[in-house]
Amino acid sequence: MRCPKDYNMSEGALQVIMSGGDYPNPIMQILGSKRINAGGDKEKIRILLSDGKHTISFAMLTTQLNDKVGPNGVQTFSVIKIDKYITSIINNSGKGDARVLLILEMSVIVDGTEIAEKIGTPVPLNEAETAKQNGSASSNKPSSSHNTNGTSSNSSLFKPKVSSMDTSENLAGHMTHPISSLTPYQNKWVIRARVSNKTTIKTWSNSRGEGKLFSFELLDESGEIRCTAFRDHVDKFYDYLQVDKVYYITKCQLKPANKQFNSLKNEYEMTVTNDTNIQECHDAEASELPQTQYNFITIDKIAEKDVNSLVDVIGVVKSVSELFTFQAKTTGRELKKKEVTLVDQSKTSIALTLWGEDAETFDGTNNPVIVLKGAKVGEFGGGKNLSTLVSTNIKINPELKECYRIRGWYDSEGANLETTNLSARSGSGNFATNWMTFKEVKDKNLGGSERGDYYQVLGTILLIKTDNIIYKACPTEECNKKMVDMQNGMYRCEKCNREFPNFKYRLLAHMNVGDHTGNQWISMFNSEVEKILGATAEEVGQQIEQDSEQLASIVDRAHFKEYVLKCRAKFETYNDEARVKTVCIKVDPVNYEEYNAYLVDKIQELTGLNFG
DNA sequence: CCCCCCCC
Repeated sequence: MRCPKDYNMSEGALQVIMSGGDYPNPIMQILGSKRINAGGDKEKIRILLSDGKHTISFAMLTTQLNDKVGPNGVQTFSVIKIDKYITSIINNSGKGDARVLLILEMSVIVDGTEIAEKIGTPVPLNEAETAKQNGSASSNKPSSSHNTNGTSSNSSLFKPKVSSMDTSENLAGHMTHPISSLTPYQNKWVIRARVSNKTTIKTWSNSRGEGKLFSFELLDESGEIRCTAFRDHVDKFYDYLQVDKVYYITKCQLKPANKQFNSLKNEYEMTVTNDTNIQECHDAEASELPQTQYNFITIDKIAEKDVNSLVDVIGVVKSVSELFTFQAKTTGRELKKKEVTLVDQSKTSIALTLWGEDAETFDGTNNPVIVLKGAKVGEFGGGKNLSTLVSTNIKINPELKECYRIRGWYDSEGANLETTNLSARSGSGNFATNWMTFKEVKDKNLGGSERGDYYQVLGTILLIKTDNIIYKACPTEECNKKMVDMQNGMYRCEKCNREFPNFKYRLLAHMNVGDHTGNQWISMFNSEVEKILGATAEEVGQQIEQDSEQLASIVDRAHFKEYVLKCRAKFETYNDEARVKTVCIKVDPVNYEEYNAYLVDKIQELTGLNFG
């Protein structure tokens, strides 16, 4: 027979733990597991656990560890080390209080398939004995790092329960439950939790009525949960609850979490009720409760995330836009936003949009680190971006090791590295556009629609204007605005309301393009002008700084070349006169195979003959 | 009981 000592099992540990004591990193054997439906869409796993001397059947795994046990996870008879646990007293549906062991972290020492039998001859830990020792454990205060519950060495814990809780009852010293043990089926609980996030107060009005609400997020060693307060409860608790403070909370209503709007690791969320009691916790151990838990992903990984998913991201602010104010198209409401570019060690950058008050108050000077929990992934023009929601937890330069790490990276090298911009509009002009001739564009009166009309034309560049083809632009990433030369070595960007000693060259060309039916004046922006000139804006800028006469010959290289130009035509009113303005949004070399196919179609259409 | 989260 296999002996507990051969496996270094912690004989007697269960007796200590189940009496409210502390036994660090005990080694135990799993004798069985059973999935039990705790409501919601997730099951809980109850396991039969042995320390070699005793067994208990009321050990549970946190739902995060579910995958670790069972047919494809940790096998029955495995010897495990319990790296982190807590115990909790639950009301066992009228049969009196029972203590359960909740395993938070574990590692496998020997796989069950190698052992394939029960080690030693453990006997069930006597429940009555345990209950008796619960009372006597009061003089033996367990370490709070292993027990959020039972720490209060207060024998009043074991007094009979009062049937209803008076809201003025002092919750301090009351036995507490881990957040991860909360279910809608058991409403006698007190949690001790840190408020990790709090939304602003929101009012709503719809067919079902109107009101106001705010929500907050609660965190303890076992997990996290979202809680929402409506109407009167907003007045009662909004100011009282402060982010990062710790509270005793009881009597909220639990319900399955709506995962579309809640990214917390909990299958439930809860609502403040008339019976809810919240009291600040001043215990010294409260400081040991964890701070906000993040599941950071690096910026490059956002590329693979679905639009509308929620992510935790940490990044250094590379640049910030001005504050934009505009009307929402659907609601007509006035919106304020600020666009921030974030970078991280994956050498990838992404645009982050801050809204409303967050946008107004954000100060991007000195490249602060932004830490986001629950930011929304968006998409625009083929690139990904991030946007904050009212529920997003935003922290600027928090005292966090990841924050110091990324700060160090940015200051030592990150600031000077080339980065890939995940928000780049790769899709600009990548959509299908109809072939047109300039005569068709004129005959069809293109340009009348709100968003403009798009077409592509096979055109030859006839004349590029050299005046104002290059300018000194604001060095801020998204700005690109032409700056005013202060004539003192500084340049001023009116849009950003800032002066810079540096600038970046940008190209903006006006040119006449012709096809066999006519010609059209168009404008073309930086990236596309670089393509037709075969030189970057920086190179062109450098060359004309040497010799401004060179501009004519640089531009001349592009003349009389044929391209496929994707254009947008839109009517604009200038000096009370409506005229069509055309912008070439993409220029590509001619794909003759494709163009010929179009011509064949066109000939068939004109002649009624079929060449197929 | 919200759950809209906006724009280019």
